[in-house]
Formats: sequence, structure tokens, C-alpha cells
Amino acid sequence: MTKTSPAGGKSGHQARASIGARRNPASQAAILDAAEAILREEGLAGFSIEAVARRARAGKPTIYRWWPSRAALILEVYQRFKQAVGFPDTGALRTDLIAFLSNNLVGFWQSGMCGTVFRSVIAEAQTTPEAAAALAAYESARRRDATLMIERAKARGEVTAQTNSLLVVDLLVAFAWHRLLNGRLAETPADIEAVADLLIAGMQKPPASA
Amino acid sequence: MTKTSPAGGKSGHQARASIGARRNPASQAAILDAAEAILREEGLAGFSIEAVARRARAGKPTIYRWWPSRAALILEVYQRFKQAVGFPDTGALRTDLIAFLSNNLVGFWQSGMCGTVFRSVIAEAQTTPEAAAALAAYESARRRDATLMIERAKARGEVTAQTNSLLVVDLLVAFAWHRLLNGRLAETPADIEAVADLLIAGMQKPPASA
Amino acid sequence: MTKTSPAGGKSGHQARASIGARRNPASQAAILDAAEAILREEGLAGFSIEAVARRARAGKPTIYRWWPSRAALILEVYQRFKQAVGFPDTGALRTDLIAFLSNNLVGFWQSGMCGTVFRSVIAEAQTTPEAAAALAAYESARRRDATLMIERAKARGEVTAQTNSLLVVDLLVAFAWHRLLNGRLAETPADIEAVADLLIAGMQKPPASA
Amino acid sequence: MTKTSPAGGKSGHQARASIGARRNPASQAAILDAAEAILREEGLAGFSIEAVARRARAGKPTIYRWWPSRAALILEVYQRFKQAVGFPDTGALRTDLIAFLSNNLVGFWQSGMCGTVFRSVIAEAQTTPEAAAALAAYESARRRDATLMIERAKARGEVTAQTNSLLVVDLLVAFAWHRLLNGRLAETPADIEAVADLLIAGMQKPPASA
DNA sequence: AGCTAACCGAGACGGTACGTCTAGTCTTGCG
DNA sequence: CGCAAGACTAGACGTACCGTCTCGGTTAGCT
Repeated sequence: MTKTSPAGGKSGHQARASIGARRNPASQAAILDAAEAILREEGLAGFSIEAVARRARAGKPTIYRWWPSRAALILEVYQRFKQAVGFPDTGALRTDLIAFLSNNLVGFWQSGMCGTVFRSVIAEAQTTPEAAAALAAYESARRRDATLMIERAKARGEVTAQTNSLLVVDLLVAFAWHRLLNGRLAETPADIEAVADLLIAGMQKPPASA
Repeated sequence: MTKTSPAGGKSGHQARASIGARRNPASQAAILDAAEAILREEGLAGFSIEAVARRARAGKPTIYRWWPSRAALILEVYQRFKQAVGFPDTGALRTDLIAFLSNNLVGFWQSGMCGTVFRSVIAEAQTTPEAAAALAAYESARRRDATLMIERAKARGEVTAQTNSLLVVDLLVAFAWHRLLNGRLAETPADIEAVADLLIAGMQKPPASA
Repeated sequence: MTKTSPAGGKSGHQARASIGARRNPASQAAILDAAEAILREEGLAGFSIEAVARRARAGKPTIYRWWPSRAALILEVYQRFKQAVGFPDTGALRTDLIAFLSNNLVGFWQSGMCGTVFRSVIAEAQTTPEAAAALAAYESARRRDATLMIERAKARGEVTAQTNSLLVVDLLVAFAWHRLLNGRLAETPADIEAVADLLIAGMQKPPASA
Repeated sequence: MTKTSPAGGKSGHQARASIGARRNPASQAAILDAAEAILREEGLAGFSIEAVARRARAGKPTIYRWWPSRAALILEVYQRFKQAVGFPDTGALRTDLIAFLSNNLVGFWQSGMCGTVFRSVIAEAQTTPEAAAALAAYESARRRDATLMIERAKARGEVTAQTNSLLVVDLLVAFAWHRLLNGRLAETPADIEAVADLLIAGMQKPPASA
């Protein structure tokens, strides 16, 4: 739990040492660690500011000072381990899409309870407008980035230039969300290739109406 | 012990008359009405058994007697006005899919705050295993029914017989869920035709691997 | 989960200011005042933690934090105004006993509904073991103190040295309790002298068996 | 629990047979038995109309029809097994008083949890005016009857004729009540002779004021 | 070097809601 | 009409968290 605390207080367990009138990174880390652990172990139920404070051995005001709401804390937990996964660029759309679904979405969620945390984020966003806004902003940026895969395929001539790449990304992401939220992640890897093939086939034919 | 507690029901407002030792439909209706109203007006936040009881002028035990949990009550509220929407059968896959997305999913959610209620159902399912199970069962049945649209198109030769109709329905539903949960329902009708066309195009070409 | 719960304390009436992470004497006083008022006005019926909290404008957990049970709260209410009555020492046993019955017991209970409160304490002790233990400890100490009156009389030679002073005090206290619990306090002052005389006469003769 | 029930209903356990439109003695007995058993086993706490109905397999309205309150039911339970103990008449006051305390009061309460039941009666009387009235009437009659012991002693010349026999009985009963309510019944038999001797000695000397 | 300002752990506070229990009323259907 | 049954409104029970507040202690940086 990242307690430094050489100068241990009188409180039985060793406490974090004060670093004076500045935000204490050790405290922040301890709080995020505790929040992540609770989310992983008990899910969104059982996640309360009170419980996080208890586990992190932090005061509640310390949490409220830095995260205005439960939602903000949950989101930061998610983003902390989300950052490092880049988008695939294999040179072919089919393998790009398969890798995207497998590594960035489904597979990522299946590793280490990350899916549980993300389910919590989504659930929280249905309740709390600010969580909804933060999630929307985050997702919007991710989707825009992901269109690069489609655009590269267009440039290579793999799919028709009329393809609405944002919509295709939407479909991919929606598919993964749906499986996550329905608790059907386990059966999903078997469907990934079929989804990629179906969408690629759809993108190869120019829209009839155009 | 030794509580006086007058109670008795003659408390100013006219109370529901007792009908003896049987479930009182008037009470159940009042409770569902109150639950629905709160969900519509205030969303999942602000929805509490306490609040429902207050608004319905019902006792809390009456609610717990018939609905084992918050989730069960929310689900029944949703199912009460969900029942009547049948699946389209227009004779052509394209119009079927468009009608399905428009009427059964997106348009339905946009009417009368039904979307808010369904968002609550989904959020609750992320937290409460039993809500998750109930929702999964419900959705599974709905999806199976919806595959009929695809199967009819197969029979008409509109799409290749290798089409995995369950997967296509999954994609359609996932698309709608995703928009709902992201608060992007308003911009969705404009995309419905494009989604239908993309998927139909995908279904017309037999899988390359086959 | 997902409770909004505005709370906040700025609720119209001025609230007690927080004094930090220490027991707030103002809250404790308000709670005891409210408890006493309810006991006086409505008796043990009508006394509930809920009602006390409401009247004291305090939260229920604040009460439970400091008083583990209804009984503990009632007892403290009683002890709060019980403390100041000392035992008489008039120089003669007869006047001591009369003053003891009149001032420490019967007369005290008749003033300001204290009798109602003490009846509540006794009734609660019949139900709750811990209230019984607390009351027993309290009464035991009081009786021991009261034997001083008898012992002084022994030293003065007013009564025989074989007198079991604890038993005599028991009889005095029992007489007063009995009248209190039977609602016969009003007729009791007229009997006090007779009781004193009877017991003093009994104490003057050494036990025949000895 | 005194269920007769030859004609068992369909309710799993055998039910009492209806005897038509008349008060059913079997039901009354079952209710009183259940009430007594609960009082003995769990004391006044744990005694509720609900619990009695459950244990007696009776409907709550049946109880409310015949006993207007919890207090009435408790009192009847007590009186049911109280009836048979007569007052002693040994020919000497000392043995009369000792027998009275031993058999009618302390010893009776110590047998078969009767004391627990009577404590409940007294506690209930502190709360419920009607229970207080019923108990007062009952006790008043018993005390009047008990004065016979003193009056016979007066007639035999054992005690002075000025003795206020009602007051002496009061003291005896009060002593016993006090020990009962303080949970000190076990140590009381050892004190009974001393109490009798003390009071007899007191009664032998005419009041100084006369 | 002393003072001030901010952060920290802690935990009490007024509250809301939880899910359970009982009170006392009511009505049905059987006998 | 009496009875068993059990649903009903009402509300108290004791617990968990909420979000706010103040405390006492600590350290850093300014004066």
C-alpha cells in the first residue's frame, strides 16, 4: 500500500510521514491502490468512500479534497492502467480489427479484473452526469484514434472510400461493451473473427444508395 | 417493546381498503406506478425503496414481500411497458432492420423516458448479480426472437445462408445499447440506415474462410 | 449504492457546529434533554431512539455511538438529576429515616415527574439484562451509603447493635419502590412516620433467637 | 401446546378443528399456553402478540378479540397459575409470616419461572395504565386478605392492637417485590426470618405517639 | 528562526436509506 | 358468527455511508 513512513507515528501501524503543506503523493497512491483493490475484489457494490479511506488509512476529507465524487475516483482508477495499450498497426485491416478487439477491448478487460472496474465506470456513468461526461469525453477520443485503422485500410484500398469509419469503430466498441455488460466476455473471443469478417465485407461494397 | 404506535390507516388521506389475506393488486399497482414515476423523474439516483414506499403510501415490508430487491422492482417496472412491442416483418431485410432499430430499440427508449429506466436496469445489473441474471435471461430471449428477421431474409435469398444471425442481432442490439449508455440516442436515428446497409452488405458475401 | 443524499447541515434551523473529531458536549446534552423530556411527557411508551433523535435534532448513530442501548440512555437521564440529593443526618434516627423516605425517595419522585422516569428505569431493567445490571450496581451503592444512618444510631445507642442495617435499609427502599410501582405515591407521606416508628421499635429489641 | 385437532386441515401441520360460531376453548388454551411458554423462555423481551400467534398457530385477530392488549394477556397468564396458593394459618404469627413470604411470595416466584412472569406483569404495568389498574386491583385484594394473619395475631395478643396491619403487609410484600425486581430472589430466603422477627418486634411495642 | 499556511489522519456530526420486525386493522373463506 | 390466515399501513429497530466539519499534528516555505 505504498506507505513510506520511516518516522512511524504512535498509532500502532506505521503511518505515512507528513511532507508538509503539499499534496502527498504517497497518500494519493495509497488511495488509488485501495480503490482499485476494492473494485477488483468486491465490485461496485462494496465500493464506498468510507471503505477506501479505511483501507488506505486515509481521512475522508483527503479523498474529497482531490476527487470531487465517487465517480471521479473510479474513473481515475480505470485510466491509471488504461494508458499503456496502443492501437494495432499490422498492415492489414483484418488483423488490425482482430487485434483491436482482442487486445484493446475484450482481452484487456479479461486480464486482472479490469473488466469489473470498467463495468463499474459505466454503471456509475448511468447515474452521475459528471461521470457520464468524463466517460463520454474519454471514449470519444479513443474512438477517434481508432478510426486510423480504417483510414489506413482505405488508403490501402482494402475498403471502399465511402466507409464511415467512425460508425464502424462504434460498432466494434459497442459489440465489446455489450458482451462486457452482459457478462458474456468469456464466449466472445470465438466471435471476434466473424465480426471482423462481417464488417470488412460490409465495408468493401459501396453503399447502394450513394 | 411497549410501543404504542396508533397506526390504523384512518390517517387523513383515504387509504386503500384491505381485501384480506391475499395480495392486493391495488397496492402492487401503486408501488409499480410510484417506482416508475421516480425512475422517470429522478433516475436511478433518488430511487430508493424508502422513496417508493413513501410515494405509493405503502409499507416497506409490502415491497420487500413481493420484490426481493431493488433490482427486481426496477426490472418489473421496465417489463411492464416493454411487453407490447412486436418484431417487424416488412418483407425486406433492410426495412426490417431499420424498423427494429427505430421502433424496438432507439425509438422506444426515446419515448417517455423509457431509456432512462432501461439505463437504470443495466446499471443495476452491473452491481447486483441477480439483476444481471434476470437481465441476461430477458435479453437472451429477445435476441433469439429477433433472429427471425435474419432467417426470413436467408429464406428469401437476400443474404448468404452462412450468416450467423445471432451475431448480427448482437451487433444491432449492441449498437443501440452503446448509444443509449453513452447518452447519444439523439444522434442515432441518422445512423440507423448506414448501420443496416453495412451489415446487409456484410451478410451478402459468404465468409472468405468458408 | 448511488445515493445522492444532499444532507449538509444548512437545513433551515441553525445546527450545532462541529467541534471536530471529539465528542460534542452540546449534542450529548441535547440528547439527554430530549430523552428526559420525552420520558416526563409520555413515559416509557413513546420513548424510542427515533423520537429522541428527532427531538434532539440529532442523528440516530450519534445516539448509538454513545449509548449502546435504550436502557443506557434512560439510566443516564435518571442519574443526571439524581446525583445531588445527599443523605440526611439530623442527629436522631427517627428524623433521619423520615427525611430519607421523604426527601431521597418519595418526595424526590413526586417532584417534576422524576418518579415517572424511575419507573421507566425499573421497567426497562425487567426486560434488558444490562439495564438490570446497571440498576443493581447503582442501587447497591446507594443502599450501602444509606446504612450509615443506622450505624450512627447504633453508635448513639438508639438501636440494638445486632441490627442488620442493610436489611432495614432494604425494607425502607422496598416500601418506597412498592408504592411508586403501584402508583400509590400520593398516599404514602401519611404512612412514612408509621413505617419509621415500626422499624425503629423493631430495631430496639435484640433478636429473640440470638 | 394443547392442540386437539383430529380433523387436520390442509395446512401441513394439523390445525385445530373449527367448532363453529362460538369461542373455541382450545384456541384460548393454546394462546395462553404459548404466551406462558414465551414469557418463561424469553421473558418480556421477545414477548409479542406476533410471537404468541405464531407459536399458538392462531390468528392475531383471535388474540385481539379476547384480550384487548398485551398487558391483559400477560395478566391472565399470571393469574392462571396464581389462583391456588392459600394463605398460611399456623397458629403463630412468626411462622405465618415466614410461610407467607416463603410460599406465597418468594418461593412461589422461584418455582418454574413464575417470577419471570410476574416481573413482566409489573414492568408492563409501568407502561400501560390499564395493566396498572388491573394489577393494583389484584394486589389490593391480596393484601387485604393477607391482613387476616395480623388480625389473628392481634386477637391472640401476640402484637399490640394498635398495629396497622395493612401497613405491615405492605412492608412484607414490598420487601418481596423489591428482591424480585432486583434479581435478588436467590439470597432472600436467608433473610426471611430476620424480616419477620424485626416486624414482629416492631408490632409488639405500641406506637410512642399513642 | 519563527510564523503561517496547507495537508494529513482521525473521527464526530446531522442525515438518509437499508432490510427486518412488530403493532393493530382488515377481509376472505371455511366450518 | 368464530376462527386461521395473512396482507396491509405505519413506523421503530440497529447499521452503513454520505459529505461536512473541526481538531491536533506536521512540515515547507515565506518573512
